[in-house]
Amino acid sequence: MSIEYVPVSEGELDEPIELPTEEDGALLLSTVAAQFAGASGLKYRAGGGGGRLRGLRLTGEDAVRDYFAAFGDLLMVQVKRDAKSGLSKGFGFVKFASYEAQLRALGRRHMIDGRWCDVRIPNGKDGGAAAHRKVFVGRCTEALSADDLREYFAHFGQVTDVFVPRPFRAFSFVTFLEPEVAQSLCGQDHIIKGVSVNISTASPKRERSALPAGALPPGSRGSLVGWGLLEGGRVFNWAGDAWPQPPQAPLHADAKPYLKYE
DNA sequence: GTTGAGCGTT
Repeated sequence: MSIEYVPVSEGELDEPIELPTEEDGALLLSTVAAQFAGASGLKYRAGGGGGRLRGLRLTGEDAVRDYFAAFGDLLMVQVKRDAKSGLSKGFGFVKFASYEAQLRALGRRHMIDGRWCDVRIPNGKDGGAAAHRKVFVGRCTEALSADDLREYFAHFGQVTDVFVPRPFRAFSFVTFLEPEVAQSLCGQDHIIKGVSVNISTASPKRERSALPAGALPPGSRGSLVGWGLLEGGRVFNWAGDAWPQPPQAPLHADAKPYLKYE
């Protein structure tokens, strides 16, 4: 497919402007908005002439913004696209104004524009601190599904991700929102659906063997991280640079540390 | 069969 031009006008009687499509034939809303400031969609007459007005489905930023607005105010929405084709890379970033809104959206599946999306906290530039929020669950059996693990570990704190290798391997990863939750579970044995599993710190695949005992994995400082995977192997990321932090209790001399779990 | 897989500039 090649670049084509689509006549677009503000009103039906106005003089149309021809707007270029992308290589794949898509007409980006950003292209429309460049000519029609504030445009949020398109409609056209079905059947060319006197048919009914049809709306075009929102895609990209607009679909994402539309969807997540239900969870709370949005500060930023980005859908990442290939620079040449303008095609969505299948992931993007969203930042909520409030930590509560972020909590509502995290760790569950979302159907956006006909696709299942996962929402997770992205890795930061520093490589992120996901390792602190993630535990390695050893001695898993095939009887333990990702849902089983999620349901079980949700008792200890908000679970933002569960990874179960396929084909089967006798371990899984569970990521929590709060690093303290993950840390508190490490070293414990738990029985899930009759299966005795062992929980320990999650270490990066490579560095593990080189690490001295008790050492922190490399790149595990800084902000909290995560990411999401769409069905069909596409990723959909979520949350922005400095994602909202949990509210901290004011620190007085006699104040207890702020902990949401336990 | 106890350490996956993979992300943002324009």
